[in-house]
Amino acid sequence: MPDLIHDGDSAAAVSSLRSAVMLLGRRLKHQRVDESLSPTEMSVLGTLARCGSATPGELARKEHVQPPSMTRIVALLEAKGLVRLEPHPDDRRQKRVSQTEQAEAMLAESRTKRNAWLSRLAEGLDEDEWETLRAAAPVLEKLAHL
Amino acid sequence: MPDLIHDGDSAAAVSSLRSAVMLLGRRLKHQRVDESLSPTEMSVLGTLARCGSATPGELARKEHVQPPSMTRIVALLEAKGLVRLEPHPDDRRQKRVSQTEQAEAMLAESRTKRNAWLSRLAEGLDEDEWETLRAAAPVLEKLAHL
DNA sequence: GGTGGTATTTAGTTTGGGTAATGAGTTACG
DNA sequence: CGTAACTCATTACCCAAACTAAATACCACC
Repeated sequence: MPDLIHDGDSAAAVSSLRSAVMLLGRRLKHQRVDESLSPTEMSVLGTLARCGSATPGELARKEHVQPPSMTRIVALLEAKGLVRLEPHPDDRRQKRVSQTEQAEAMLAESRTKRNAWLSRLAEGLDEDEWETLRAAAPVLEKLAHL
Repeated sequence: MPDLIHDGDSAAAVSSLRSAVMLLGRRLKHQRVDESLSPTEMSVLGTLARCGSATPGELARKEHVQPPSMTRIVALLEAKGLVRLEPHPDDRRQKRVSQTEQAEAMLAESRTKRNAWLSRLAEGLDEDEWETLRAAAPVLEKLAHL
């Protein structure tokens, strides 16, 4: 690969990207759909929705969080009835985490509310800008998981 | 404005955007260029670099942080010699915050290091994907500040 | 069967933000 | 004028969500 990001424009883009991501993240933290669920808890539910089920360790790696943090998060989600823990079939060290029906319903509701919030925010963007952002969303997601 | 984000594709984009922003934010937190500077401190320096100087209150609004938090951040930056505090010419309640030459030098260095990190990450993207992201950066920034 | 490595958890700490209450300074209005 | 209401910054205290280090339980291989 050539020097993708070593020209001036791209250096500016990197700075811009970094500060925008941090700022938006801070603001999203306050825009919880369910007051009792932290952003990372939400993210874990989303991951489970995509992947079906996973072990705590796998979730920690996917969310780029340390294993002890994931233990706590999973415990909280279980206490709220959003997640089910079963023993791993092959390895008794591990556990299998999967989402409950309740979680699925909550995710659907939360999506609606998130859309409302971002929609209000997006009213400040014109059609082209939103289109740009929409195209970038999957790329950003890929980047975040690399 | 029409229903910009109420079709299916855009709903997916919103979800994608939200989780990507949160995840990337978490990862960026660990990729500090200067171990002793928090992400928000970096962000404040960036704002000052763009705006010249501002009062603590203005900075708090721009970073979407509460005033007491900004007081603490500014104090830390001053202790590190990255920021200068002067009395406000017209209003003795306020203060005027501006960055020092030292801060400017540090920002330049930090940009280099950030580029290196994001460059490694961006090796997993192809040219088109990076181009998409580069186009989206200013839009994302605008969105974050709305 | 012992030994080294892995998954999870427990315990304790750090960090980065928040809220409430205070003090100093300014503005508006009687 | 002068006082009441408001604003800016700060101080004091608190909380949430991550982290590291160490303990526990388990697997795998020699």
